[in-house]
Amino acid sequence: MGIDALDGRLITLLAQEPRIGVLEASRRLGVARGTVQARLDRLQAGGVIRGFGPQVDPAALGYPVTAFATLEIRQGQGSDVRAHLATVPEVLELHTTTGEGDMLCRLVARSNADLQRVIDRVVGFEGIVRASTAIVMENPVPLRIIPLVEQAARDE
Amino acid sequence: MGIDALDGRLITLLAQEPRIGVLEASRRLGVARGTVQARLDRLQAGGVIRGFGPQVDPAALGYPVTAFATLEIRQGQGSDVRAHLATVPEVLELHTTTGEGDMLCRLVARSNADLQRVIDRVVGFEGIVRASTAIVMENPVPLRIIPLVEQAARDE
DNA sequence: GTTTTCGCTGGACACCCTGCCCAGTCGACG
DNA sequence: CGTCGACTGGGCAGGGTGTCCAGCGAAAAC
Repeated sequence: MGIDALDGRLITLLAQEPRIGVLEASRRLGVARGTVQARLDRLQAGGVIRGFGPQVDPAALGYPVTAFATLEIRQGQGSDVRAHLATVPEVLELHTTTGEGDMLCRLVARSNADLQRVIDRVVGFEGIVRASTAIVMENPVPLRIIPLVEQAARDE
Repeated sequence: MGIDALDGRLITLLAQEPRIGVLEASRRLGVARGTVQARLDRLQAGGVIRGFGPQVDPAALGYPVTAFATLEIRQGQGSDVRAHLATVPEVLELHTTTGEGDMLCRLVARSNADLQRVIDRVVGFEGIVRASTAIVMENPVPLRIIPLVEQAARDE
């Protein structure tokens, strides 16, 4: 896809102040409204901006504990395990990876005690051979994208 | 905080169709517009909804490779390492964890070859003793929150 | 049992943003 | 030099937003 400096500024602006509309954004960026609209359409059509869904904080929902679990899967059971994990609400994301484990998933729980329940539910399944869990203590860099956007805009 | 069924439906609705406004949402949910506005204000004030920033896809930006790196840190160098990693745009998030490693970070890169450059930059720093990297192959469950929201709404 | 409180309803108002269109300009490219 | 693409600045109708308000019903407090 590729984005230019104006795209980068637009994305950054929207990330900082999502409530502003197209008109206000055009004023801030010093371009015509139609330009902002065209850029937004292009970014969304190109998949760079997937959407503007609400960003929900699991902690505020009562799930302050985050953990990452590395799973080792029995040969050929991958898709079963995927389907199983997809049914667990506390599994926020799941990746298949190279390296020591076969899968890596992000979990949340109501407490450390509750995490045990979640892990039992995750691991209590045929195809999972072994699981090792790392509990998150701090989150010095929360999920971010702006620095990468600026990098991508610089590289053109 | 705690959310009820209406909050849950509202969040789900906004996640599915972010473009609809307060008025349209109130029609879909079958409640008065003021109610939706009040709920939204409360959810945002309570931190449940952090915002409506654009969701940017790193792959579409030219960074299709994702990896997770487990870092082992030299005693007492934690904050230096944090500061260092915060300056690397390809580091999308960073957690300090219990377990084998001391930190876990999510990386993206332009290619497998480029990942080497990123890792070199990440690891090329005093306080990092050891790093082990897992490259993401598939992402069967992309970062999601709706199932958890529904769970939280059920539990009241 | 009454009274208070609180959240929801339905309606009102002015404001202005959105989606859409268009003609004109400018720079890059063939 | 002509064409194409992108940006500008403007206009238009429609409707959504922010913000009030009075009324109401249920749950909680007294």
